[in-house]
Amino acid sequence: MYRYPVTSRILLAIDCIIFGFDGKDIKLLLVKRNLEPEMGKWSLMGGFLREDEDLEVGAGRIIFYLTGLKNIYVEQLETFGKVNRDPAERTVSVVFFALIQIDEHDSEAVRNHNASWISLDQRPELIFDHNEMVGRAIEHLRYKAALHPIGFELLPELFTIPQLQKLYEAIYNTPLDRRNFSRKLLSTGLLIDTGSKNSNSTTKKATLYKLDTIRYKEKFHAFWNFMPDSMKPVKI
Amino acid sequence: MYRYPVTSRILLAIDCIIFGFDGKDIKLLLVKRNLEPEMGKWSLMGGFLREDEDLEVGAGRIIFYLTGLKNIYVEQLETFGKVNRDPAERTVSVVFFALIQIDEHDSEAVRNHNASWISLDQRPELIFDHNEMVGRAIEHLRYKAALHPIGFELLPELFTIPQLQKLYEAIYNTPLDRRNFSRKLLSTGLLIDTGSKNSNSTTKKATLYKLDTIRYKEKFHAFWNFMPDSMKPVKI
DNA sequence: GCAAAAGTGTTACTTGTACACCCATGC
DNA sequence: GCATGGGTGTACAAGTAACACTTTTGC
Repeated sequence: MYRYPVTSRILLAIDCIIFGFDGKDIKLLLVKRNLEPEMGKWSLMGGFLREDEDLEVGAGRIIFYLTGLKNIYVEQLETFGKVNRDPAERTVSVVFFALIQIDEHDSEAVRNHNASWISLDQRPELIFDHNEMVGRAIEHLRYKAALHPIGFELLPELFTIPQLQKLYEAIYNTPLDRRNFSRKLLSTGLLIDTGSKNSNSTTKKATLYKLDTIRYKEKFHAFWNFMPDSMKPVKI
Repeated sequence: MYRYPVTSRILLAIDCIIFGFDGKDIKLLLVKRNLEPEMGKWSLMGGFLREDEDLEVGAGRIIFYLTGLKNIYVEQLETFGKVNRDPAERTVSVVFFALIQIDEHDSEAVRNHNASWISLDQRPELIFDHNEMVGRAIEHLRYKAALHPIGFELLPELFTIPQLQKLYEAIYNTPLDRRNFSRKLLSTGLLIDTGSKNSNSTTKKATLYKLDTIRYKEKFHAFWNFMPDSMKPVKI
């Protein structure tokens, strides 16, 4: 078979930014790196692309390996390829962005990989250009969550409106008006009232909703505007 | 120096989607491929990433080579990496998205590369997954132009409001109301009235504006909403 | 003077924002 | 019975959408 007459072939990495939400803070799944260079330092979970796998398959493999989860929300974020981004050798990294329901992950797998869930505002310095990757991912989360109903991916199947509000408040780091939030949300027609109530509350129990998955697909691209003006992304 | 113990290193390509606007239609700069496989077929302009260059530098090099232009609007779009996307050998392609002022390109360079400006609705079948890349780029153009003032990148330095309107009508393939368009546009405060008039018109001459580049940078992320509801992106 | 395109203003409607009171629950 | 959080309605402001007439120009 024909092969291109080009000498330089490059190592292709995949790094995954995995967001979760614990009901209070947005968290990031970070690992202590187990290979040289920079062994022992904090980094994103990553790996090398295999010869026989598509990019998304590689990302799925890495996420499954770390969390035990399949069929979660994953999208490609951006590819980082500065010449010296990795001191060992030229490596180009395709970064993926994943949202998971934090209580469904396999905590043993996470522990075995030296990984931890860390709040965004407490995240340590990361290796290479991983800090930049995380910055872009947070920006993307804010941007996307303002326009599309992706917040649900971070919550359990049954959730309450106050839970969802806390999620958006965490994403934009700003308080939102309860009444307006609730009204706007219900007006999307994406929520189904399950009739039951949240039992683990010490005060008035909130109504549990689930996502109307059919309408969800139809309305995925209907633009929202939950993003407060002051929080609109600032950098390209 | 340490080198990762991984055997497979992969060929990294860069493909560029270059949009222009001729006052009537959105056009794409396409080339007749001059290497095997698929020599002679239409494709995006591309090349291979060099060992000593960053991704954006590579994209800039390729665009400059084809158009003679530097300092244009370029952003990374997405990376395509299906295992068999290139029949010659495994190649992962980072796709860039560029907007240029069509009358400023070096038409001799374009001719020398067997390239042509082709209207979106007349574009031929492209090789590999390039059709998919173009689809994503059109979607991205619509998405982005609805939220950020990127349309200016496709127009000459001095432009009229009717010109800009025709551009948006071409992007969304839908008519817009002149009065509302003009009012909304002027209310952004991004336009400076140059005082002069468009001379090459056979009827009433329109006012020439230029972009307020300082406010442009400040307001780049102020969200617009020029996108008509019916035109909101439909696929992920 | 007429055809073709540019410029401009008002009104109705829709959507967003601000804000306060009552209800359910556990202690 | 009280503190905590959940649920709801209304009035005002802002933004969007619809629509018609006048002006400039080249022929």
